[in-house]
Amino acid sequence: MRKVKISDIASKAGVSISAVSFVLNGKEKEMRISKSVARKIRQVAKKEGYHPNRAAVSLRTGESKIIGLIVDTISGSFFSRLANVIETEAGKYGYKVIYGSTANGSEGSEQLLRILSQHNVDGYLVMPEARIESQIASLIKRKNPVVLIDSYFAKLGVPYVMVDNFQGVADGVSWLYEKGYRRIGFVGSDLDMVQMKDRVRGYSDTVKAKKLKIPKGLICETVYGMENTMLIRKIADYVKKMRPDALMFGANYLGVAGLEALTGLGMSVPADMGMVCFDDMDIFRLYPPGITAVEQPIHEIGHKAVEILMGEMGVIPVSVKKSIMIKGHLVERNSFRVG
Amino acid sequence: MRKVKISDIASKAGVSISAVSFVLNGKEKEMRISKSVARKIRQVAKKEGYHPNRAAVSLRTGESKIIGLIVDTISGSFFSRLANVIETEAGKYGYKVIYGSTANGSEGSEQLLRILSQHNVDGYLVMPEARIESQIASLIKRKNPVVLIDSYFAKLGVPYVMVDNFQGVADGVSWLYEKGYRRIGFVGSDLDMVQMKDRVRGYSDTVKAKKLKIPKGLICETVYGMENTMLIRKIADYVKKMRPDALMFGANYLGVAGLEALTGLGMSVPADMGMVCFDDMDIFRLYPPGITAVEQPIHEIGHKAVEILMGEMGVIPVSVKKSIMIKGHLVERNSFRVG
DNA sequence: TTGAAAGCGCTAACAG
DNA sequence: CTGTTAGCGCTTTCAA
Repeated sequence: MRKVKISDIASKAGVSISAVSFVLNGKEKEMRISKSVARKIRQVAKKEGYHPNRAAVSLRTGESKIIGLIVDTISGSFFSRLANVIETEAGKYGYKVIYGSTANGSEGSEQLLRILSQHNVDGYLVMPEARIESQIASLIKRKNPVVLIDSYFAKLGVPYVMVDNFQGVADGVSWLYEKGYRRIGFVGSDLDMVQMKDRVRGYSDTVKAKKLKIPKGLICETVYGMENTMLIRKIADYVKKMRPDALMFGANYLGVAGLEALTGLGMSVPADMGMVCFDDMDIFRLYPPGITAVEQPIHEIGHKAVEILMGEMGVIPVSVKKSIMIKGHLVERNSFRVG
Repeated sequence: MRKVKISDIASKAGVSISAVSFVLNGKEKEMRISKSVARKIRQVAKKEGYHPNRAAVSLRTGESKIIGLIVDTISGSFFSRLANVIETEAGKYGYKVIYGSTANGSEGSEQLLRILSQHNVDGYLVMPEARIESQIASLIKRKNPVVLIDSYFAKLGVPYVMVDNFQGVADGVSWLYEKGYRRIGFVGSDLDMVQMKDRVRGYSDTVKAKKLKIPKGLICETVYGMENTMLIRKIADYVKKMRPDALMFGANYLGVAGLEALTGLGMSVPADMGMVCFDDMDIFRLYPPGITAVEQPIHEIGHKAVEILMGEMGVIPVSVKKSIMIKGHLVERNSFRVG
């Protein structure tokens, strides 16, 4: 069962190669090929099971029908769920996704970008946990379509899709306030990254708006990539020292670590501590009696990111809004002390 | 900054195209190209930032340096962590991975395979939650390198890497037995799939070996792909009806659903029920006071799968063992009643 | 030791 | 309306 190529179809159908190419690419209108010939070609192609060799098309046209997905690590829950919807959404446009992570032992971002470019990827979807602003800049300079997910680089004007980090955290903190907490702490990481900055702002602005006077140290700053046990210890130390009555966590893995830290301290949620986490996870739903979290609209993020990228790539008409901010949704559970 | 190609290097270095190609592919020995010319070529190539156009190479050689990863859904925890190590491992051999899922709204497995073949993927890594035995068979017939992960098709003799499902469950059940449980139930799914069959056997053989007389109904059979609420209800009904004193779960999502079912019933682990789950998850570690689970050696699985595939693809010498079974590891926690 | 040249399968400009 | 043909960038045979 050899691979059937365009010339096979042409000879089987008794027409020229170009006729086949035009018909199969839906360009019969422009080239005014007769209806009957077109039908015949299509029929033969289907019968023979013809499918274009992408390498040849790619070589000829410079398009690969592949988009590159660049993440820090795909094993996080948010990332992997998102990767899944991106794969589905891209598939709707006939694109496959090839992915690469910039973290853990993989090649660096430079190398990664190079490899993707060797594969002629048509566009890039980037979730820059890592700091690759300069690489993105060079991508843009070479007119490569790029869409950023969950982050943005103010200077570059790259299209992006992100959740409203500010609002999400603000909602969480307000919820804790309404439940009666007055010494609400915040656990964040790498405060120089945009997303995190917005989350911190969501916290401090809300705290200010509620006229809570919070000592500076109530913000616990952790380092992204920190070893898990260190992270847990750091949070535990912070809790012991600052004695917040409730905690707003800036990322799901922080919430998980927080839970472990509290367990280690012999404390539990909500008996000893109120809690809300930005970004939902299974465990927050299951951990008795359920921990309130800000759910990220994964599906919408993936959908929009692919849509905008397709616009950038010229696959669909480009929409007016090249960057969008999507609201998260507060999923209320029982991580608060009653009464 | 145009893309630099092989002819650019050739002219810049004052040699022929073929000389460049040979040197850059490390074939200078065979073609006996002089040391000095070779050095010059390499130097120019590096300076100009030359990287081969993969589409051209692929068209010429039929190799793409891409492997296809086929999963049911990449959003599950086991899958996504595995995808991550596969990406890293494949990268070590200079391969990228392109992936596709066969579930949720994506194209069917047939279509997926077709698209991957259009992209000239050099080999396939398949985690067949879905039933695609016949498609795999046709892949094999066309001499495509394939390695199965976490499953195998007895008839086809396709190389596979999998965890020892039988032993893993047996260990879990034995652990429960040692903790004093005598009416141990099993929750599995789709009992006709190989992995699950082995897990069921791990359960029933152990139960038999311990001389427990267990009524038939103590095995709770669920359907893969069942809606989550239905799943939870099914487990809850089963627990109410059969009154097991401990539960062995055959997959992590079943364990999670089980936890929810128990919560719904007002029961908790370990006060009202002993529990072990096949395949570990964050939540089992965090759920107070910790649920014993059989951990799958993700890293080793991914490593071996890629290694075997590379052997099949002729990238490395093929090893003797084309299929391997890896032992899981029982992570003991406190999901048992003391005393 | 090196270079010329044939194609891999496809698209699209151009000539009938 | 339809067919011919020139490449896309690369590998590799064959001749020099």
